[in-house]
Amino acid sequence: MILSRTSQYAIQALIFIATRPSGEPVLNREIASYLGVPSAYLAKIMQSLCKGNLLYSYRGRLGGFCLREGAEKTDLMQILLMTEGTSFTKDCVLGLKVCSDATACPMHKKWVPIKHKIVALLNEQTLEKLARAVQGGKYRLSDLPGALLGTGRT
Amino acid sequence: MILSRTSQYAIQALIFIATRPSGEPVLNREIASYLGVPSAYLAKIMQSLCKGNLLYSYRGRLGGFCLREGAEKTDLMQILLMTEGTSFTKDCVLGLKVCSDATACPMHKKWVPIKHKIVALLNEQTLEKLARAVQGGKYRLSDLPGALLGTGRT
DNA sequence: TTTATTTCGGATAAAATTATCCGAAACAGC
DNA sequence: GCTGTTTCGGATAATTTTATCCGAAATAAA
Repeated sequence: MILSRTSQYAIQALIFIATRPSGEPVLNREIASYLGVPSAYLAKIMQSLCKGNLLYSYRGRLGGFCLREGAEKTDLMQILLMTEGTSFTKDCVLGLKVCSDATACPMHKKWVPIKHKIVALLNEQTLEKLARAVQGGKYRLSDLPGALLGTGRT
Repeated sequence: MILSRTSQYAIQALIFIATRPSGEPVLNREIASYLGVPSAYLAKIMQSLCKGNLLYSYRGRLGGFCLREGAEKTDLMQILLMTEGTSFTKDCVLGLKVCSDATACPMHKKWVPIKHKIVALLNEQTLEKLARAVQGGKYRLSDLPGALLGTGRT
């Protein structure tokens, strides 16, 4: 519902990186194994996040990915803009090619306020905020406790 | 965003049928051309709506599709249950396999109320209601005025 | 310089979604 | 019974999304 797998992976990965000490590159492999997502696919997504100027990437030993300076302030809406484009907010719920206040589908009027609520929420959720929620221990990024493998802990 | 094409087509078609005199079968071909959607694909969707007991179908001359008795009271949530299954309401926004009040992703708490609003909206929008909104002339189902071709009007 | 590691970039493959095709069955009217 | 029309059901194809593979470039350390 709502978000493509690509978007979900991107958001998860970014939050994960934001929970780590800033400046220390995180390996794609580590992110993928922690989140339980396919690493080769995630690698592609990471590349596009680099091109979107959210991440720095470093090759070779001690390589990996870091948040760019200020990227902790990035909100989910900005991320989705990279992964889903603008259709996310623009498209009609019922799929009409044209649907605006002037020429509206029968759901339009009721849908718009909800859409605005969604966008507002996405706008206020920054990586920083989400990362802290995870660090606080009340919320989690990975499903199974088994996902802690790869972090060096048992 | 949100709805698959299949769901969108299903909803559009059902609303369209609901705007027509009940009891008079509507041709798949007519629905498809009015809505501007691929008719062979729509035909498949219509079949599944028949199996979901929302429609009657009649073959041969004077054939077509009719709403089943009482089907005007069907709401969008019920339709989505057929076209998308239960994942629509159950799945985690961020894609975690497990995400509940007990073990939640960092978006969970903020997302739940919005999800409830969406579900509530879908629950209260019946085919009857939506069809009347279209009949009232304030809202529309097809994009282009050109879609009026096939209705016998110019 | 060599080695091990990691991202990069392009090609390819698998899976899911969307879309098309066609023969058969059902049915109304003649 | 015959004809034309329409849905049914199964197979197939095209497209999009998701996922994998691999050689090359970059880089740190030995």
